[in-house]
Amino acid sequence: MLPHKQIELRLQQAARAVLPDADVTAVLVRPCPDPKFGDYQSAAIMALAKARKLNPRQLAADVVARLDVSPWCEPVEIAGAGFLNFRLRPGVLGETLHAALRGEHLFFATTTQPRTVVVDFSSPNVAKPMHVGHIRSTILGDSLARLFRLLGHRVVTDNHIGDWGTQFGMLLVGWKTMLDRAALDRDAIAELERIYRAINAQCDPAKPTYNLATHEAARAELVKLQQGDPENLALWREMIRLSQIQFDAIYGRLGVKFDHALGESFYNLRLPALVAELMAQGIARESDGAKCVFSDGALPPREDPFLIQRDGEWQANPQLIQKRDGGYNYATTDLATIAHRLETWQPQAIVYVTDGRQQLHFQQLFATFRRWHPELTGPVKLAHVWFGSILGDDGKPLKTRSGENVKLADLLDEAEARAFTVVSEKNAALPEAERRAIARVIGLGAVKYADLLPNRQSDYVFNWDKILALNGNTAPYLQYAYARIQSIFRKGEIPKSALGQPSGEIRLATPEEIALARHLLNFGLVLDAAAEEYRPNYICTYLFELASHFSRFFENCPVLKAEPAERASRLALCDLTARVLAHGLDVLGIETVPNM
RNA sequence: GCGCCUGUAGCUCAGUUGGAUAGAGCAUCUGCCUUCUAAGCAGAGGGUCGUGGGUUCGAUUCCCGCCAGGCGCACCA
Repeated sequence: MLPHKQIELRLQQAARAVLPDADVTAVLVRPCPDPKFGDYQSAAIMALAKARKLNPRQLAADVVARLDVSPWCEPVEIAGAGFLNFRLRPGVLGETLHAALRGEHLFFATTTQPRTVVVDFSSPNVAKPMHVGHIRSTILGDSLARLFRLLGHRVVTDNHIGDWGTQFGMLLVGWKTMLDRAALDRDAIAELERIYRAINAQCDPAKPTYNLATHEAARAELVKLQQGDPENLALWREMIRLSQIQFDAIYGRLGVKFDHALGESFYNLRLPALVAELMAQGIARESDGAKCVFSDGALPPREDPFLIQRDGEWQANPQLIQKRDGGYNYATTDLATIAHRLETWQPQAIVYVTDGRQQLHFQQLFATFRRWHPELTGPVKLAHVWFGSILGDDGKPLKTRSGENVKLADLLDEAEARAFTVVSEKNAALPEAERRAIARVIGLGAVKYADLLPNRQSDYVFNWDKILALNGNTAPYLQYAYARIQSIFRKGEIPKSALGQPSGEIRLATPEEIALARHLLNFGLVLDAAAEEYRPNYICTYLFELASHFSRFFENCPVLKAEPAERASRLALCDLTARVLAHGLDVLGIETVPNM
């Protein structure tokens, strides 16, 4: 067990000994913000004292009196208003690194309570190009899935593709009246997008291009499709097939894999019974011809997602599950989707990665489902992991259905092209094929990292230079640190087999070595925090700091020219840093290269 | 109108149970490649954490008011 976990465990035991009824799960040990205070600290005693109106320093003294962490730490210091400062004994750091080198851990522990987690992300629409609006869900969702897997959970990824709905009425009209076959053969998605836009413009009563006849035709084609008309079904399947080719290409480039891709249409057959059940149970009722879920009054109005305040009064804010015309909408499909996932995979959590504008929808969705199936949802955590809007340089949101969006494929092309320019400048001697291969990893890494680095709830300002930057706090900086380590191993002709079998103890002498080693130990803390809050940006920050520590070490501590014992220790530090960098980047879906 | 979110350095943003001197990247300026990859390192300047109160030993963090901006509020998803 890692030193900070040992300390935390002992501290919790000591706190419980002093305050038997205290909830000690919040008694945590953190790395010190400043090394001068020590290696780890806890501010938890002050919080406990606060809650009980005790003197924090006295409580700290009482806890410390019951605390024995002598195998790992120097005597514990009580500082300030009641901080506990822990300083690792000489040798503990080196011993911990040694254990990692032997393969006992990589500074993190897999969970003792594995859970099944369904991760729902990406969810592109059929017949539309994937664009920047899909990047966050795809990259964030993939990263979370990788993170849960690394920590030992069973993960089921499911791509809830938009393959059903009113847009197909318009697409069918477009296909039948204005399809350009040659254009379809050249670029199917572009042609589908063209006909969709053209027809859509005629179906929006707010637009001057509105055409009542086209609008009615679209409605009629949709009804035919929903009723199983063979021709429309065949065309619909063809559109899905053409779209899937595009999805596969993008996901292939991004290295994103799904265990399942059960689109909206997969749930069609369940919907009538679902609505009937909700009606029969009194959860839903008819309103203005539509069927809706209303508040059951179980929650206070402020917390009730089915109520809204208008003009000082609480009014109904229902969730629609069947339209007046008999059609279903995404609330209905999403309810069926939860039911299917619970039946099929028995997960302990379902995580939805979508933008923040859907918060109300998910609040209603989860609330409705819990009313529908209270027996199923007790142990299941339904989580909406939302992220901010994508903004243009003008600060306004990029609209999905108007104006030109940056296509994801073009973005990835541009990223690789820019990276190729830089790789060629830095390393002109390499054969072009190798430079291309490196540029692919660097370019895609830069895009993913730029997307994962900000707090997900911040709005995302789309800016080519920022997303494709290769300097500063970017993936290339981390990949560069990794490549420099591999370069040391190459220059020193250190075989891989020699790295895993350390001889002698690990000695840490210089400030740069110690800082690097200390930081390595925090990997698991960061992984746990990122998983707990669904925030891979914690991992980005950690890895950037790790690479920074390594860069300082690299500048100040020669490895290959060091004396034998020192050289062995430094090689070990290099090896462990490389392993943590590679693992951390892999969680972010970012590859490494041995040379760049 | 109601709800959610945002406001931190010139710009873009971090900031882990409230905690110790508020951080990073970019940009600007100054140094460092005959030594393991300079996509780097060292250093400098740059802040009323939107604003006014409150709680606290202690508030960027929690609570309330206000200002500014974004998003959402039943037959799109």
